[in-house]
Amino acid sequence: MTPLVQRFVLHCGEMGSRWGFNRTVGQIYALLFVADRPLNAEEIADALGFSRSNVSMGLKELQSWRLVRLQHQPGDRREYFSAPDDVWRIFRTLVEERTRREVDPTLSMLRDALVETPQSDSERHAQGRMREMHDLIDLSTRWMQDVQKLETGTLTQLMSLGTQVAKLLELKDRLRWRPGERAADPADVTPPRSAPRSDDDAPEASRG
Amino acid sequence: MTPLVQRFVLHCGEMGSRWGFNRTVGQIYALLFVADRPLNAEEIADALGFSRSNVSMGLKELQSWRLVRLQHQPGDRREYFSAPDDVWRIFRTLVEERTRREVDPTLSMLRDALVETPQSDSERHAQGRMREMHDLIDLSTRWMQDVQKLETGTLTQLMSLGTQVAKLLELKDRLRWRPGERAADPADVTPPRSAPRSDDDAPEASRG
DNA sequence: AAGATATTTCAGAAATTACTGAAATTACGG
DNA sequence: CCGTAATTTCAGTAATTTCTGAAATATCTT
Repeated sequence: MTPLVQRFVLHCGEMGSRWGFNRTVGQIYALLFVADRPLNAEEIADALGFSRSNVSMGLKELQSWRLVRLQHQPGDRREYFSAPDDVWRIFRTLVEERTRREVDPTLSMLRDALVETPQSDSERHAQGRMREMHDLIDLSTRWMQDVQKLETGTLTQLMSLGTQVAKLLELKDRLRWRPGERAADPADVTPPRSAPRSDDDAPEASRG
Repeated sequence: MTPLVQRFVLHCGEMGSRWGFNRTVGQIYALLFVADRPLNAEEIADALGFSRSNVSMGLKELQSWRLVRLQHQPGDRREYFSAPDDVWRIFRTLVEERTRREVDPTLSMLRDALVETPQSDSERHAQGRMREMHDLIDLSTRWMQDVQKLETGTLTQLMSLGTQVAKLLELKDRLRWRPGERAADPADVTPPRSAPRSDDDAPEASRG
């Protein structure tokens, strides 16, 4: 392993714990990610200095996250592992799995709490707070899942747009392309117009 | 602490570790979040059954995350802590701090790696992979920060829209509202139109 | 400034998590 | 079906993280 790859691998090991797995798993994935060919368990153990059994457990963990592909080489019965070529594929899988493992159980707990009858003023307040949290998580998770469904090209295009989407939103409100279909959000209403305008649509980013 | 609040607190304790802090910190924050008034350290220690010193360290951690507000009650020298009223404020702070603590160091490491001269074919390949990862993280983080700058009303409106933003994106391409200002993304171009249409813009969600 | 109360620090204990090597299991080739 | 190679399991150990109580420090009151 060259120093360049080594630094990458070590960093991913540290960061791994932030993403729900341990150092070993982080390092294994970093190695697979930069490798230019599939690797077998022994190669991984040698490169990282972990025991063979530790690598076995790490690979199992990565498989449960659907982050590695398992394949065989002709005339070799060992198992070879690789990370997907498409980084966006990896990103999507990570988001999906984290949602499944962390967000869904939380939403479920909150929903359970919200159907209970509060026994006091303070409990009523607590439940109100839980509802706020539930609504925030629910909305942002749905949105994330929705956005993830877009084609990678569309997604990067959307992201490059940044804050300018807000301008698109205003434009949409002014257009009111399907009158009566969607009630305007009381939080941010602009007076209805009958036709699109083009004189003051410049995004603030290109002004200031 | 009522059973309702207790279950919430315990769950947040478990999940806390996924968000970069430990069980104690998770539980403390859960308690502050649902409390209908600011609490002092002793009240927290009593409610959760932690030692006073453990609570002290937990509160310090939460302060370093800018997640709690410290205030005083008139005629009482103890320190009282509370979570912000606005859940979106909390969410934004969490994202900001996580970006600062996890994403920024990773981007920095990747940038360092990308300026090195590769010493072999495999190293060249590894560097290419790191560039892909860098670009993905860089783009999505910038976008996240951009979106976070929006007013809460605009943000929830945008999120409620879900996949329909893609439709807005197509609309924008057709409008080409500021010709020449931003080159179209080659990944997803639609032929330019001179005027917006309203007959087939219905979102798929309201059809099926 | 002394006394009282509140908060922080920190060394070590307790608990948790990660890792290893040996043994068991599985999969393959003849 | 036997022998061999690959993989997995798991009990025990190592390492890390969390938590506590005692001591130190800071802050307020009189």
